[in-house]
Amino acid sequence: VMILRSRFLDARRKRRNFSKQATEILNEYFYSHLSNPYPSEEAKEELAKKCSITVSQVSNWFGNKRIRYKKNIGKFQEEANLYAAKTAVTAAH
Amino acid sequence: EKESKEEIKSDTPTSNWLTAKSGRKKRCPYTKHQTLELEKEFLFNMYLTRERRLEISKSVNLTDRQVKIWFQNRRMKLKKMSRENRIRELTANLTFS
DNA sequence: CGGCTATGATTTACGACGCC
DNA sequence: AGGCGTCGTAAATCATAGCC
Repeated sequence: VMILRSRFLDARRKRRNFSKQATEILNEYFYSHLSNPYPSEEAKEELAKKCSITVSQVSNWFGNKRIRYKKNIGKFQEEANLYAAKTAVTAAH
Repeated sequence: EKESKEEIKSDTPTSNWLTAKSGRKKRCPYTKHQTLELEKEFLFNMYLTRERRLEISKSVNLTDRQVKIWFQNRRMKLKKMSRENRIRELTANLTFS
């Protein structure tokens, strides 16, 4: 137990990339709100829960995403189309 | 039918939120010495009087506006740290007992 | 195994708004 | 009015995870 505990606590200090599905959820929100990608506090909490990350991490992710997206829209075009298509399918009932 | 509240207009691909804030001073990382002095003062007191702020700003060669803002940011950082520490304690106990 | 770059986090600097 | 408070953010920068 102590070993598990220390492993869990150590994991806090080493940055890990977010899981594939967490990134998926964040990107879905970002590209489906592209005209105003600023989630409310409540939306952030919901995203955090779905992604199993903290609200601060959700804020960091959106901050980084907004800046990096607008710095080079072209680079994200493919990704944008992909998520646009995905949410279109989802929206179809 | 469906809901058409949050529309993704094809007219403005991406408009206003990328409006760059112009005229802003470029971020300039502080030296180790500056940061150290500011941290020492913060340890002594989280809020500065105007006089103290003037002294500090002179000693670390920053404007008093920069010192004011540094303390504001530092307080926000502390707040964020305590918020996250509390959550960690609770989470750790529940998970492993 | 490096080197690089993508990615998450942290650091300056403000604008918007609040309260004396 | 005026100054300093918080809150949320932009943008630059830092640190390093992870991929070739």
